[in-house]
Amino acid sequence: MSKSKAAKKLPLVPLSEGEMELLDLLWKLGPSSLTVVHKNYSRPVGYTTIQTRLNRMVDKGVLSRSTDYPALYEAVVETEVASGSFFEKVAKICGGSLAPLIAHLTEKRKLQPDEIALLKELIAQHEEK
Amino acid sequence: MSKSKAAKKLPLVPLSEGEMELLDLLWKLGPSSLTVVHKNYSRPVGYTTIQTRLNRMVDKGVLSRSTDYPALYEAVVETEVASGSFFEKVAKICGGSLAPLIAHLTEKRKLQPDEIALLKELIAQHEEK
DNA sequence: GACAACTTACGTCTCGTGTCGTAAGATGAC
DNA sequence: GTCATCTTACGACACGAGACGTAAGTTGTC
Repeated sequence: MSKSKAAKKLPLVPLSEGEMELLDLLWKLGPSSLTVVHKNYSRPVGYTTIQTRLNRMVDKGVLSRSTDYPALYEAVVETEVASGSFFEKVAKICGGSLAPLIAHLTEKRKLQPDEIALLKELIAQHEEK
Repeated sequence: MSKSKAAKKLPLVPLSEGEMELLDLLWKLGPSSLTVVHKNYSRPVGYTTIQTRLNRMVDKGVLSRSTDYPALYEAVVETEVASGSFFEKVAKICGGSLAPLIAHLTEKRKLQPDEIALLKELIAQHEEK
């Protein structure tokens, strides 16, 4: 009942790491054909592998596919939404404290200027309250 | 050849989310029997389910099992090591920027005083360089 | 119109993980 | 010593996800 058209609702499908990776790539590339996604994928895998994965994501509703001939795939979920469902898990696992996570991440990579700015802002906000 | 005793080396096995959860529980509980872990698990699942998962983790080398009768399971990897392998994935997925992740996590939960202190320290360190 | 090249549709395999059931072994109380 | 009970060993099943192969369909170019 009421299956309607399953508009642009986000069923909050849990995405696997691999799917997040593909989604991330689509965000960077913008609407792209299978060939483009395949060529830009981080690791050499078969063309049809990417095809299968992309199509399954379309079925899940996180990607859309145009009707053009070389069909264009595009992310239909916002960055925050998708990453949110993923980050939820991270948060859950981190449980008590974010410190280890943040320390680890910042240790591996140098912080970008904008990241530092963001962190400062966050700190400022929390200190106000 | 040279399988020796497989000392306390960490093969850096990739842990699933569920395994991280169990590992986290073991860190909190300390060496515990299957029954204890089962009772403290976040969700009601079969006794043998926990048994299987715990044993598979022992096989992977992230947990050890004592020879006591009600065998005691214990985490043999350090917090940073295990969370590190997990956080690696997070970092990879976040790819370009940590900003979304940090913003999301801090939005959901209030930062703890020690976390703020850590962040300040990190910022200070990065600004020195 | 014919053909090579690119696209798409489907089906299949294999693994890791989560979930249990059942049977056999160890203990402790009576 | 016997039995109920707690533990452990092992096997089974279902699923999602990753990875491909192959066959059929679409296009553009001689």
